[in-house]
Amino acid sequence: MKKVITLKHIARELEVSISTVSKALKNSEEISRETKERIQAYAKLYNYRPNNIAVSLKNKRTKNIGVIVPDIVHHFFTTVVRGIETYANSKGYNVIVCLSDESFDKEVINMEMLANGSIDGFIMSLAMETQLKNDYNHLKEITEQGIPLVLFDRVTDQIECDKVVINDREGAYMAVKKLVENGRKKIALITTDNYLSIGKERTDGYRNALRDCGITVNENLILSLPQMRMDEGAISDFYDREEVDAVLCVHEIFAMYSMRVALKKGLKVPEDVEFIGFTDGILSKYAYPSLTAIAQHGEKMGEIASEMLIEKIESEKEEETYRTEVIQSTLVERESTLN
Amino acid sequence: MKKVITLKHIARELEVSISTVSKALKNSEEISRETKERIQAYAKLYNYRPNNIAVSLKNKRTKNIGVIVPDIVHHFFTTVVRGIETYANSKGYNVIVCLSDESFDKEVINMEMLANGSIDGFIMSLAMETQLKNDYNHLKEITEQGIPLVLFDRVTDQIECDKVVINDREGAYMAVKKLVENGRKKIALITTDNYLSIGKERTDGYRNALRDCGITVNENLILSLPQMRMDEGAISDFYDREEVDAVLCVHEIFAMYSMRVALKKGLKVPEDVEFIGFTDGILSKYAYPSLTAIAQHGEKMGEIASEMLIEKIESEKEEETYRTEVIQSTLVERESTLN
DNA sequence: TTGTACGCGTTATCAC
DNA sequence: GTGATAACGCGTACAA
Repeated sequence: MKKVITLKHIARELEVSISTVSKALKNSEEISRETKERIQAYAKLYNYRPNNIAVSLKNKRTKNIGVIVPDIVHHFFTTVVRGIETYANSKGYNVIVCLSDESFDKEVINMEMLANGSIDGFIMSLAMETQLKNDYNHLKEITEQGIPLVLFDRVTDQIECDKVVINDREGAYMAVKKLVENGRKKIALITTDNYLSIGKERTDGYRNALRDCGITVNENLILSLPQMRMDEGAISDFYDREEVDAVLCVHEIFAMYSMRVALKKGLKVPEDVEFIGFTDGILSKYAYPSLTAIAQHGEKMGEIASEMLIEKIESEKEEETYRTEVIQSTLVERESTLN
Repeated sequence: MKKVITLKHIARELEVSISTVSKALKNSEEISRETKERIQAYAKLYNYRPNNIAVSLKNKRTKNIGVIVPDIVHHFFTTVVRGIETYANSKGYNVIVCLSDESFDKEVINMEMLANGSIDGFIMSLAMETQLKNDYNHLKEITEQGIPLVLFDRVTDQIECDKVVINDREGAYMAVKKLVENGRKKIALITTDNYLSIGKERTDGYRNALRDCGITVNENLILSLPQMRMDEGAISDFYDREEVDAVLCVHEIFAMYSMRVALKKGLKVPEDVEFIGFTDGILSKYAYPSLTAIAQHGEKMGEIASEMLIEKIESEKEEETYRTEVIQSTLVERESTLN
């Protein structure tokens, strides 16, 4: 068992003082060449590395950033985390990931665990429960303590901080526009009530696009399903009830289900019905037929969030100016739409 | 801006010594009730929380565990991380996630970043490059320093430490057995050379199952594709060349591709060809037809790894006994196979 | 019952 | 050139 070596050990062994060792290892001019060489050689031999914790305590900088997301198995969040990680790492920061599991309490606990010195700043996306409760005191506390915070995707107006969001309305708008251009008239929207602000944005985009194309919005063509359970029955009934030639879904799982039901009914995709889904994830890419999707660019989002945060962390000045960065979503065309 | 309060502040404000404050906040018997109450009230009022870094430095315990995985966008790793996180969190540990991106250098750098005091132990799955290089000195260094390490999934014999692996051979065996039971005779295996030990295990299972069922292994029915690029052409040619009534794929993306090609050729799934894929991820679940899959139980794996690690961290005794936990894979039957 | 002193590992300032 | 000292924030053995 190799012992971990500290400045103190080196000092004792080489019969010099701790501060001499410290300086020598930093190549300080104050120390004579021979002492430096002696010390550096010894340090190298025993593989000396400064203790991060001690350094953190000293400069009140941990070089860690805390990331709190509702769920990591969700592809979108995964890509964001990846983006955060990549950028942060390139700047010498580590990423501590905590999951709120959509729970308010877990979110609060995780924040508190990390806020007491473990991290230099937070990047987070709000838990659903937090949004429903509309209680942001834990965030307020953090920002009041001067800990930098960047919110992404699921954000709130009630907290002043840097934010990164996606232009969801625009995404839905583009998608519907595309469908109309393809000659579709009876365009359905499959959404969920639970989706909070995001669901609303997407629905708005859908409505606006139809309106701008001179198509009256038919409320019967908007199907709102409960978030969690997918039942094919509801979708099947919907198709039986309404005549539909295109479907926009607020996420790819809905899109997969609605496409499957259509295929089962013997409809051809994209000839009879076209499909577009939000969130360009694994499913959209590998499904058959593959899904045209509105890409959220999670990785880019993560990088930007990371960049904003680290900039705030490293800027000495306490400017109280916050930005909101808007990522443009893009349409990735695949087999489920024409052309 | 609310200042962060320390023991020192409280002591100064209340005109007592720092240690009195420290003891009072721990409800020590030594301190009189009134002083305790005074101090506790003050601490509560100003929302005092001990500084994690200082505590870490003191007890040489960070309550952080380092996780290094090749990729987080890969569904399997994501589920493992989730399992790790859940268990670790329940024990008061935070999880620092680093991505090696399949690169040896990144793996080494990340380990070194974390090893100098930032974490109490590691959980990791080897980068592909590391496996190819067959260089495990960084792991050796860690274990020699007495830092607990748990390897999962992509492990190596060359390092003595706790491990969690999946019984891949058994998984492939079960899958093939199932196909044979369904009356299939010409069972193909679509695999990849890059998959190292894991690919080998799966191939072995495939071979053994066939042999045990009295079917001679036809080497022409084993298609080995390059890891990264999927080209439908190769699979299509394969189908044209060989007659096949069932396919086992070493991961779900291959399964999706090979199923898509079959469907395009007008084959019926599962009537004409059955499909089984490794890794029970999002794709298998939501595809149409949905894929029968060999579940890897990533989340459980993560939990076990986490449990093993924390046990090692918290056990005082330095026993040098290491376990290898084997997770049994299970077959999740869906639409791509009969019954 | 309260306070002093020291140590965790590092760094920075100041004295010799 | 080198070393002693203090400080980061906390906890604890020991002294008062």
